[in-house]
Amino acid sequence: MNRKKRVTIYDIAQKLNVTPSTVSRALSSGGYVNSTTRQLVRETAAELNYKPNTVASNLRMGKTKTIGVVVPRVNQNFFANVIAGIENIAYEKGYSLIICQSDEQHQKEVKSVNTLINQRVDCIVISVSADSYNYDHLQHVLDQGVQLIQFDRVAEDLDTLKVINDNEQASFEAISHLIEQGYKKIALLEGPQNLAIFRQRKNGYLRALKQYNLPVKDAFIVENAWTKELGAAATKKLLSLKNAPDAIFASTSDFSALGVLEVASQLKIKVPSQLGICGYSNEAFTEITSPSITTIDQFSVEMGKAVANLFFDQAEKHSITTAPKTVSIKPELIVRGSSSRKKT
Amino acid sequence: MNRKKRVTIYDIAQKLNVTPSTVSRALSSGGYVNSTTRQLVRETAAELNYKPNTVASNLRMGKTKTIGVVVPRVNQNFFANVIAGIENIAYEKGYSLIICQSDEQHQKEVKSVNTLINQRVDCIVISVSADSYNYDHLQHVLDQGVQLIQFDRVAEDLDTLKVINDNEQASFEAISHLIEQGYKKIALLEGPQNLAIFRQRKNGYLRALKQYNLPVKDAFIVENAWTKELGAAATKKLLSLKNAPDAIFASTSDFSALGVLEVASQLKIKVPSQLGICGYSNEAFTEITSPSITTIDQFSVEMGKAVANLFFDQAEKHSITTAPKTVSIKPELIVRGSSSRKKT
DNA sequence: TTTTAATATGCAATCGATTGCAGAAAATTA
DNA sequence: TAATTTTCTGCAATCGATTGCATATTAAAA
Repeated sequence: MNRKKRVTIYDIAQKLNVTPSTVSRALSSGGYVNSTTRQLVRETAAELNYKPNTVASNLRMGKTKTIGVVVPRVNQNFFANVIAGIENIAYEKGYSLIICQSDEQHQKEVKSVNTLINQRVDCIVISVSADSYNYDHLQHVLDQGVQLIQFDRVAEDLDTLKVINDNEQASFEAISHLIEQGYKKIALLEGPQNLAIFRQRKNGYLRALKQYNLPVKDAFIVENAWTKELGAAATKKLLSLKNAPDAIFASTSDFSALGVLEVASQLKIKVPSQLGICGYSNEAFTEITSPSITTIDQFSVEMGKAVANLFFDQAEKHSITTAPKTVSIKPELIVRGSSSRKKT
Repeated sequence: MNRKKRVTIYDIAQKLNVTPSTVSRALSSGGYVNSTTRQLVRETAAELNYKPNTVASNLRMGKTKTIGVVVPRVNQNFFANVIAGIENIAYEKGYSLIICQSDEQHQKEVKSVNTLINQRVDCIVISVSADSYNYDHLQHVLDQGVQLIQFDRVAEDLDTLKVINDNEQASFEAISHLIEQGYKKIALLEGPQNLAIFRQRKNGYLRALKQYNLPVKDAFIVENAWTKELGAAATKKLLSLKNAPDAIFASTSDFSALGVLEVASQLKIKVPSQLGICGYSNEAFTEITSPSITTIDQFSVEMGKAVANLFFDQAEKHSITTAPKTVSIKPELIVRGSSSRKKT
């Protein structure tokens, strides 16, 4: 049942006693075709249930109207939202999306990128995996003349289009907020420092402390507390210090912040009065914990749209001097219960 | 900078003074090629940075090693998980994924499906949108001889491969659980009845009531309470009845259940003692509300894997009599605080 | 050594749509 | 009516990889 051969423009041409060229022209918009012929071709195409073979067209045209997207995980809220944003714009423009997951593995990322190059996608959009140790594969993309757009987790040295959050500033504002709420001993749960975003968040933290003349304590900076479990473990350690922190900024994720909150509630430490908490990402659940968690919204869907728009702008401009451009989206601090000690 | 032409097997052939045929055979695994030649070709390919043009290959081979996926929303947890599951298996098999969103719009779904057909994907995986009013577009897929697999939200009448949850049974077990916890007046928040999954969930509800000899009250069945807001509104109405329910099964989603919980806490109605609540989907947040919400896990990632495996099984079998097969995954009731009145 | 089989490579067609060029037909202008 | 322009259609090449058939070379068997 599966092996019937599909209808082609040759079939239509034969039936109408014209050439495939004419059929092609009749079906596409441009070119000279007699309106009667065009009408006839269209009707016959519909009648025969003709489906244009995009593969053939792609080969001939040298483009695929396809964007390849590589993310660490498609089922991570942030990335799912970005993809949704890209899809929205791409759909309007008649573009398709090929999605790859790196699963945070450099190896898989490299393979995925190569597959996308081979598929001749018009653009590759990527947020690099956590264990990236080099960016040769991205350089390959550029060498092949394929448009490359990085977002969120970007390789900074690479001259490509980028869409990023201003992590440094967001982080700075979060810490400033905590300080203004009267917290003085603020700990940082930081992510893998090979990723720029986490370095930036750390920098924002440091800048805020400096600005407010607070000391930086090494013991208050915990590496790689990414998950709820790691966040919880880090919190236990931090709170057992003789001079324990009075606030924790989980710069890695809201999950980590949740771990902090759970440990606090286990230890009967009151949030926000005894301990302030701030997460990162504005996951849905941050709104419904008790207390609700202060966090930072990254406008993920908008980021996706920005990525897509960036691509289409470039594509439509045909600009020869395509200056590597960076679009920065300003995240927003969402103040909630977990850090609100002072009445407003 | 963008317009350099890519390296082809002709370039390699020319450089080595052989024909493209030989190059092709050297690069692919099968066929007779002198091992020295093969070696030479491979080296030259690497040296020239040759990237095989999948588009050309696809055209020639009549297949694309691509699976098209259409879901209502990619950034909805359940669907994101299913996609992640599909991707895992597909990646291992060397297949790519084209992802489309219907945004719950029939029109967009139809267009997406057609695009996928035109792209000549080897298989289309779909979970239909909420406002689907006919399935002609899916029939088209079958007519074109493209493998079609439906999951979760399926058009039952269509003879295709399907991967579904046993919604009826899950729903039945949820209600049975509530009854066993001593709840006697159980309300149902139901989803759009044009989708089979919601009809099944309702059926499970009805069967359980019948089995336990409880009356079915029309006033206890609320249509289309899908979101948190709608769930909250429905709850207000239900709880204001003179003979109000003592439990609410939000068969639509955990978000709806969350709405129920919030209204209950506003009205100072104690959960679970005065009101039992059960949601659907096992969203991450259900674990961290207080009380935590009893819900039903759908094993979404596994569903995705099941979908992919189903496809590859069929593809590898080359079976002529491909009997339409349905894989049913048994969801699991996760009992939590919101419905636990009795000590265990 | 001759015959047969296995291995290597080339030739040319194929997948299906697109398009530059050319000639024919129709419409417009002189 | 002749000259020019515009519209329509066909021819054939092209995009890049694959493969059946044919031929040449080498290895193995008789």
